[in-house]
Amino acid sequence: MPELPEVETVARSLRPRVVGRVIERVETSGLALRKPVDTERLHRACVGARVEQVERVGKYLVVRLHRDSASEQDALLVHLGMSGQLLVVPSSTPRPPHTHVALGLASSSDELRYVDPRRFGVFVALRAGALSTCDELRVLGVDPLSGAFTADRFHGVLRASRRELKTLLLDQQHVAGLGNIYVCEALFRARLSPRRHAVTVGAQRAAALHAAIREVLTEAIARRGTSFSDYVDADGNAGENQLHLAVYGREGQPCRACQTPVRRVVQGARSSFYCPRCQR
DNA sequence: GCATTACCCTGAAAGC
DNA sequence: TGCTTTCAGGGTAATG
Repeated sequence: MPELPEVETVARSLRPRVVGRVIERVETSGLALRKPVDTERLHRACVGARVEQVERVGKYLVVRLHRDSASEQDALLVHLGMSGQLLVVPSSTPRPPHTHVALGLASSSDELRYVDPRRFGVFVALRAGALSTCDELRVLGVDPLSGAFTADRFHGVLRASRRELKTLLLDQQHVAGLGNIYVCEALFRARLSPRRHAVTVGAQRAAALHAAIREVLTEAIARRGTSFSDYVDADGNAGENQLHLAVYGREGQPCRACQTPVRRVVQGARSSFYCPRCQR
């Protein structure tokens, strides 16, 4: 389940493989993802365009395209959903099932593939100038690894909400990029219960949570993400952060700090894992 | 504003 | 063993 560290790892592994390359061919499965894949629009945006940059915005990837003859440039907006993969592989490699988009890269035999069994992802082309106002990106909150994500600002977000910490932090409109795994891990590190109401968190604990969020994300990126089932980077390599999780997916197992069994509760139809003794 | 629920989808795991 | 059911989850929309 790709969250910020996984998407960042995909972006980093993608750059050396695709930046500067020209797209010469587009093929699609015809199946809809979270949004319909507009084959004709993709074709117009991609064929003949050069990949200029790969960026991450929250859990989204933005692939900026460049065409010398164009007055307005295009971009690809990609969300990996639950099970999406972006892979650069030789075109001769058999395409796995659920390959929804394949972009053939010129001057090599490689292609960039978007594979997504559960089809919760997004793969659309749009004008680069429309990125900041498109439905997906305009609602996103601050990136937790950016300089704009300060402890003060974060405390302000918490103070302004009566929601439970877990559901608030999963809401991309406040902090963009956190998902189930890293919210659970950050809350454990800050010793805060996922059920704690945000407004009740004082400045000191807010600062601790702010630091914990940045730490768990930074460490996970260094470990190239958390691979439970589907996630791999653009080279097909799994991450290893799953070996270092403190609470996520560890229901019933002893807390690494106090040995109390890790508890699972459901909040907003998502599992929360926490230590009932360490986290208050 | 917020919580809850349903939906999209498939594969893995559990249950029988 | 093999079939059926349940569950997982990111984002969105509808409802209360």
